[in-house]
Amino acid sequence: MSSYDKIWKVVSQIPYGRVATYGQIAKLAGLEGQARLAGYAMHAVKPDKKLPWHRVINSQGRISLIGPSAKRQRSLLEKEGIEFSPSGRIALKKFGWQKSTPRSLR
DNA sequence: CATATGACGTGAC
DNA sequence: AGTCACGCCATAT
Repeated sequence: MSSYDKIWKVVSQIPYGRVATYGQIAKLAGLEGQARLAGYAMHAVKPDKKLPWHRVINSQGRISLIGPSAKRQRSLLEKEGIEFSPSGRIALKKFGWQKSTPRSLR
């Protein structure tokens, strides 16, 4: 099992309407401190894999892609009810994936 | 086997 | 808020 598999496994667990950061993914996959790998793994995702790759963003609450792909990801997220600030950022406090369900959202 | 690369994170300035 | 440097290391070539 490659590191990518571990990462993908975690990504597949991100619930609808929530987002997770690369660092968070890496940590949950047992690869703490290797956020880059999480990102690289996303880049290597096969289109036919059923994976919510769009729910993974960087620690600043922004999409790490640029160009048309970024637009695609953004629309996918908005379709799930995730909001973007005028500066194109997502409020992780609100939409971040927390294992311990935050009372404020529940 | 040696290097380069990268959908990142964090801290310093 | 933006830039720079550095750490991290599995894959790719």
